[in-house]
Amino acid sequence: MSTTLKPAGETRAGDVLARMRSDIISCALKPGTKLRFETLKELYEVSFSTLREALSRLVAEGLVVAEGQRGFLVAPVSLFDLNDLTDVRVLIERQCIKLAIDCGDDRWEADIMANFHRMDRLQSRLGASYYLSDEWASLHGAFHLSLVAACGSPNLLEIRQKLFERAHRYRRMSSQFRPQWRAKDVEHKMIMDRVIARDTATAQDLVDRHIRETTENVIAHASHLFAQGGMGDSFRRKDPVAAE
Amino acid sequence: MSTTLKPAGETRAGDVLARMRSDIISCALKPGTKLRFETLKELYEVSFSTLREALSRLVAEGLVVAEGQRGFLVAPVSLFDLNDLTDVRVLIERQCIKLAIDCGDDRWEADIMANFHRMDRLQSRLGASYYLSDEWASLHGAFHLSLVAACGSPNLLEIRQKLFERAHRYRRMSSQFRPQWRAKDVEHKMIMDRVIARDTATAQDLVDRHIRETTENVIAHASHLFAQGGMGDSFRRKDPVAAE
DNA sequence: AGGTTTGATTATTTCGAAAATCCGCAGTAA
DNA sequence: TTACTGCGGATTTTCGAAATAATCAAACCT
Repeated sequence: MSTTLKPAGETRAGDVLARMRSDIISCALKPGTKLRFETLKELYEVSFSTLREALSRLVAEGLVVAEGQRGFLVAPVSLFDLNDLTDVRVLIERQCIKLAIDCGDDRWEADIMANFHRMDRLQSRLGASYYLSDEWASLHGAFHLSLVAACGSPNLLEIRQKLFERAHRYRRMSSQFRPQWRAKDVEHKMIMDRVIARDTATAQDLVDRHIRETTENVIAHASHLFAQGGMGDSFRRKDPVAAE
Repeated sequence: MSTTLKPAGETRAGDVLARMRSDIISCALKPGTKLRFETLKELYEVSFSTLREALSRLVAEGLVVAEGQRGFLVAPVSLFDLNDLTDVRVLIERQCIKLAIDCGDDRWEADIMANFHRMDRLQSRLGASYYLSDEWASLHGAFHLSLVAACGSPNLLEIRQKLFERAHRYRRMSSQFRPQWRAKDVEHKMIMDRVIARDTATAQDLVDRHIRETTENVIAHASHLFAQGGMGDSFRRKDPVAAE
């Protein structure tokens, strides 16, 4: 579940929000699950109103959906959504990379290397199953964020972050079935190198491939868990690649 | 069919949310204003919890900001935010246009023309001050949406819609000072023509210019209302144009 | 006087009960 | 059988009071 740290200055609602988000992303709360208030009240030890506030915010983040006057649901997963999400992520991430390379300074470069190192060290320490660790996921997120943190666009970064978290839920779904993932650490190092070398085009292409290959991996190993309903699973855009 | 299957079942919170959003976008609630619960409770005739839920959702939409345990604020406006918003909108809108042109069918084309006609007729009826009308703003929004509705990406459309609404607030700020706007109706017609002719590159460039010129107009006539604080107003990205 | 603590006041956040709504099911009629 | 209607229990949504935190100013110490 989630850690119940209560650092002073954090509202109760904010704390519940963070814990629920974490539980949804980690699939402790499974996609499509009906979220009953009585259950949640017991699980998170808060009252109706506080829950409702947290749920409302999660709706806006796309991790929960509101069903009219019939309560809330953990946002379902689907092949269509995963493909769409991936395409949008690629568009956003390419732009972030470009801007960061244009605007980044020395401190930005140092930050990237520091974050890579942290992630890399933990990876070695944990061995083959690093990808199951919440801590590694956190460092992995921090590394990818550090690559684009200097892009200078708060709006782009906020959109990116929300998409990243939703994608993380899909990654998580496949990791439980795939004891040995492909060697992403090599990819991460290559991306870092090209970004710091200010080689925009190559860095963009590497990140693009990094994202798409992960998606393909998820589809290969976890798509049997996806919802069948809604817009057809087999639908695929003609040209899913971002314009440029 | 799948038109609007939302007959009567609207929650109170949803209603308040819509009204507050409208009031913020129309600047009836001015940017930077402290939102006191007692005031809002009286204004919208609902209780604490319901207000809190609406406010939480607006925070996620970027129209309201939460200040720790010190309540809520109407999101401030700034030159920096306007420029950033504009750049992100251009990136998203170009992609939407491209995808819509790739995927759109006959019904999509007909929809665009119907929406243009509605907007155009109201414009004629209202005369020179059409841009002050909420109804025109609504039809204008519907027209722009219809241009990209066929893009096939729910995620992209949702992001686009939120950005559009935030930008509308800025447009609104300048319209009160500018009795005679430039002839946007001509631009709209040109955009529609190029989109329906499936001339992707030209359509993208026209929409790009449409957005950026509006922003420049706002800056020219309303930037004196913007907040001074935060990141410097004069900051401008080196190359604000989307990559491609 | 300058700066800090204390205490009263105001505003926000949380709670749990009360009202409104939905869902399933039985009963009735066509 | 099929469709419609009305009840009973379960669930969600709303409310306003109570708890908690921030603000401000007067009193206090140095």
